[in-house]
Amino acid sequence: MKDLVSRCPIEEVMQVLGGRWPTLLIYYLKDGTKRFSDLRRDNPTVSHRILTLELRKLEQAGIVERTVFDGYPLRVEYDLTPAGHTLMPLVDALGDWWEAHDAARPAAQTKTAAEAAAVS
Amino acid sequence: MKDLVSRCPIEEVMQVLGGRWPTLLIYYLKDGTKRFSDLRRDNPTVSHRILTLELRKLEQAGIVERTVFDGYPLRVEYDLTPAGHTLMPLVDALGDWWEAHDAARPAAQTKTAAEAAAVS
DNA sequence: TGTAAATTACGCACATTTTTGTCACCACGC
DNA sequence: GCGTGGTGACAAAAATGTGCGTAATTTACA
Repeated sequence: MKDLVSRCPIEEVMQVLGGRWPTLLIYYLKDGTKRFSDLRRDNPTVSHRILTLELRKLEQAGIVERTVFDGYPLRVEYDLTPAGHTLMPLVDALGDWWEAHDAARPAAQTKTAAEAAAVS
Repeated sequence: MKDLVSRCPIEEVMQVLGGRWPTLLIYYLKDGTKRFSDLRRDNPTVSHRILTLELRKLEQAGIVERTVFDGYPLRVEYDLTPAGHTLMPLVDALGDWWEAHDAARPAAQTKTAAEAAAVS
């Protein structure tokens, strides 16, 4: 997903939210301020490099806010921005949609011409 | 995004909708039935292999329906399933959110401790 | 009192894994 | 030979992970 192929805003959101981590990080941040190491502990399967990269991406997108405190043991806090908070219900809705249709998910088999004809 | 890391439904939707093509394909299919070659023409930047792969993924997810017509010039049609149609507004909402916040997107700079303090 | 070690939040170089693309090929009928 | 809707082998590109180094300060331990 190096660059965009359309000017569609949806493609742009997906560029930020697509992938495994962004939505998960947003989820953890929903509960309130988290430090870098908190997020690492919440999700040990993400490498620190990717975590920083993803957080920067979300920061650039205006979804999370990064605050640096100088001082002895370096300290950086992450929070959802107001925009990030308005995004939450939309993402939740997607999750709910999935759950609803996952429960009702049937064979999902390709129809043959015969079956298609039988319907009409 | 080989496998899941949580049981979160959001991660699962993202596994299907994440990436560049799924949402675009859904967009084209929104207008009605499309054949494989229609979709190729709509979007020449996707390779045919990826197109088939993505379509299969969407089919498996119950978002698109594939119908094969036997006969002389091979013919396969793709449509959104009812579930796929209910998904559209959710995806649109994300796009709208992006546009709204893209317009209002400010510096998005990391705050320093001093700035953070100045706020309170 | 001295010193080694840990913590925190990274950045960098490199290695590996995953995804995506290329190209050739298939059968079918015209 | 063309177009249709694929599949499979392989290659390129992109994403992700690994391990080391950094700074300042605190703690552990003899």
